[in-house]
Amino acid sequence: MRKGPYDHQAIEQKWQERWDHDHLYEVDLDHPKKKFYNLIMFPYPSAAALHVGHVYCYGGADTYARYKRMQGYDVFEPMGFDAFGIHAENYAITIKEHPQVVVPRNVEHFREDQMKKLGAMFDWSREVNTTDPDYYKWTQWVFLQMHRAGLVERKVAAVDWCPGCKTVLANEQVIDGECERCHSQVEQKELAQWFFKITKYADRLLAGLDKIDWPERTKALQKHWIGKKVGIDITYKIDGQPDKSVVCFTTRPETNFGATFVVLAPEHPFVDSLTTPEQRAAVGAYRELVKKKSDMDRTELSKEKTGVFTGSYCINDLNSARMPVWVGDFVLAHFGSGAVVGVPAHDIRDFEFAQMAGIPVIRVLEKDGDRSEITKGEQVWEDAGTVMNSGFLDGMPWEQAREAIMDHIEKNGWGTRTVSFRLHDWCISRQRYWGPPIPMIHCEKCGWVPVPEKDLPVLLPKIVEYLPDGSGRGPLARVESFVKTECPVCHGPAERETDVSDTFLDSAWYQLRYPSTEFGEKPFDDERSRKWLPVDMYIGGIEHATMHLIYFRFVTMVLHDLGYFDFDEPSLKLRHQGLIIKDGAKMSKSRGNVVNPDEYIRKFGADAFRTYMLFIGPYEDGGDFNDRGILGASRFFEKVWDVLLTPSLSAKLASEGGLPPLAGGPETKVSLAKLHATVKKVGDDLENLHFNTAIASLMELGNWLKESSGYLSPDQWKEVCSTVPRLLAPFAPHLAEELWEKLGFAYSVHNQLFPIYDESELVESSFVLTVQVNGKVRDTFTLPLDITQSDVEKATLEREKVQKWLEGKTVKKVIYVPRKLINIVI
RNA sequence: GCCGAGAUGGCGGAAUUGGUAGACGCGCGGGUCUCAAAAACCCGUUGGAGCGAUCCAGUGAGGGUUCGAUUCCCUCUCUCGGCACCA
Repeated sequence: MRKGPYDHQAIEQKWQERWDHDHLYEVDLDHPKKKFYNLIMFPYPSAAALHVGHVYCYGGADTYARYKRMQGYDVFEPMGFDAFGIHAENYAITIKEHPQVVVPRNVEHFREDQMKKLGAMFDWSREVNTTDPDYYKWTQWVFLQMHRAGLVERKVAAVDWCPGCKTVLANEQVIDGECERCHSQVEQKELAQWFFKITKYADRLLAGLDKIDWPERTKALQKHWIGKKVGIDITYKIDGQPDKSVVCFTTRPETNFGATFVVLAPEHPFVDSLTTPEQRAAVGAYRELVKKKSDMDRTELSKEKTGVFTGSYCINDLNSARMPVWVGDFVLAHFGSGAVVGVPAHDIRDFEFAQMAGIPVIRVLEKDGDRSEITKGEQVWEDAGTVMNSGFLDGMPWEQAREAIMDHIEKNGWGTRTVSFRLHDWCISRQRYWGPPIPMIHCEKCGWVPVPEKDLPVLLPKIVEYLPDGSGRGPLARVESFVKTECPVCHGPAERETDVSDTFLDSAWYQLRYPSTEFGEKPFDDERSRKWLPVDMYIGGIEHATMHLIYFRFVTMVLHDLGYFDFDEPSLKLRHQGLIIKDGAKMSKSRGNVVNPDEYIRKFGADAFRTYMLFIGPYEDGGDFNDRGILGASRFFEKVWDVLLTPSLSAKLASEGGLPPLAGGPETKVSLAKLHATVKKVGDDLENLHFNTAIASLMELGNWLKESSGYLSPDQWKEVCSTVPRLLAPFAPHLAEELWEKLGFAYSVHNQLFPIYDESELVESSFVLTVQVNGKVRDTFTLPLDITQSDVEKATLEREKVQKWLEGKTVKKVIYVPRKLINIVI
């Protein structure tokens, strides 16, 4: 057998073609014995090429999937393209081409020139592309299901408007007051939009977190994002106008005897009716000012409290206190009831507002016996205490008082216990071109009517002028042939909705489509979904924690509730790859430090590149990309190649008698404990995505093999030759396949089971004892395994190095950890 | 401000239930080969002292528990991520 040089280019091309030809990675979806659905977040073609972050994500996910396959699972690892959306469209605009041209070209490049070169187990026969009418037909169908479930609402609301992208954004797409895509300052705009009532699922989204194996920090992000607050809505009647009242949501009703004012959000619907004629001008001016504020640079906005008195007062039924009603922009219209009752003694914001407005401060909680007047912001503490100055609540600990007063308020009909969420409804309208048209039709007579399912898809027309014009309506509004249609109900003339849906809707259900791509007449086949869903492992970036990963769960829950399947969480297990940075900074086009993997893959091979990336650090932490390190992986593979394929050793494999031990070699047989320990370590690490330590132990095995291979018996050598390629297979699929073939085993290594280790082989015949004196290491020496404790102590005390330390001292105590350590305390 | 994660050689990072800190790799130093260089291979590589055996110090800082602490507890500093006037 000729070894030949390790020519990664030839090897990788050879096996990629072979695997493709043999459909090696296409599983039988109808007859899985042990299914494993390994889902990887699909890319969006918003740049000319994939970068190393993608390779990192896919490399790790694929290595894990390959391990699962070698455990006997039928692993389904599909891939696709999230090709609709603002990100892809903005890219097309930047390079001054049409998305209809750019997107297919990028997808082709991603798939053919980049992803297929990675040597991943992607099943390309089930590729999904969200811009394909056969796909977005069903995205529109999902919209109709939402409508059917009563979760679609059209409302005119102040929404986040990006002047750069000339469209509305979801709350999740606004980062620090900027558009997450183009970083323009987001403005407030009053527009009629389509919303999904995700807030109705807030409790479900929270509760579901307890039953899925997702990272705790991801769950914490979602919990915080959903922001459940339990409290009470208290109604305060307006003084002198018994028919009018204001509802304030509070989580701290036990402090309500200390309430001295009420503040409405500037957008609160009652502002006009509560403003007295004398205050009208001031309130009007203030509201104008607030409107402009959102257009101003956010960083210049001071957190100083501002506000204007409406002239009205309301009554606190608890103590008949007369409280001025103000308008202030620190109160948010979309949280709670859009109005706040101010207790300045026990809330820092209320305190600041009271100081600004000259409103009195009444202390109602004592802390550690302190009942003094509150005169400074630092004294406003919001944690536990005992109630004072509050009538029947006096002397109660705050927890008890909270329940008592809520009972009291409810009994008297002054309020109702309630729950508020930070989560907003999901605004899915986009005034853009590159997305699935929202399947709604407006008829003068019938109002808004959904497009009948049989008429799907509502095709996105191919138009040349696709740029948004900022009119508040999308580019489709300019296409008369698209807009003009017939009402599905009365068949009179009607107009189509011209907005397209948010990209996050495209990706909120894609996991359902992959196993059913060949079914043109339905979004997913019941039998296939039953066999393959939910997803067993989902891998992707944590940046989607409060966006895609919430919508993904929400849409699954709704379809479940409509009876389409019996699971209500899309993915049982989720893990995130860490962020790959370059020179300590996040990779970005603007920094110019984006690393394209193609060059490295050509030079070092996909095997070495994948392995290097996974070796950088813990997979879930990511790390700094440093191209010098690739050499390490490359040298490792060269070494393995040489050791396993050295002709003399191969000859040894063939000759039954084997070669005599090399000169100077030990008489006794070399133990394969290292091999078995590596099998155990690599398997355990792969299961936990600890790729870096798995690779380190493989490298150790390589070093050991290089030193010891000359001492192995033919049987041991056979075991090594059949084990090592299988250990390498998840990390370096091409190299492993080539070694497997060259060593004379039958195709394919990727149909083999992962090696099994023998517990008894792990045990060496001797162990190294660490000797400590007063906890400091002073000596180490080797002892036989079956030695008794008293013999260990005796042997230890005889050691010269130990005696030196014990000289003239009394041994107080001896601690022995079997087969590990002995500590002599003097 | 609140929530979450973290801090270990020149660098990336290892270290089962507390039990030899620095595995593995990069880089660096020395050597072999070469007319020479690169590559490859071999040896060394936490800091300090010593020719050396060896000794001392050492896992962000300070304290504590323990025979023994990177690991557990308390206090503090800094870094990163998320949220941010959310009542």
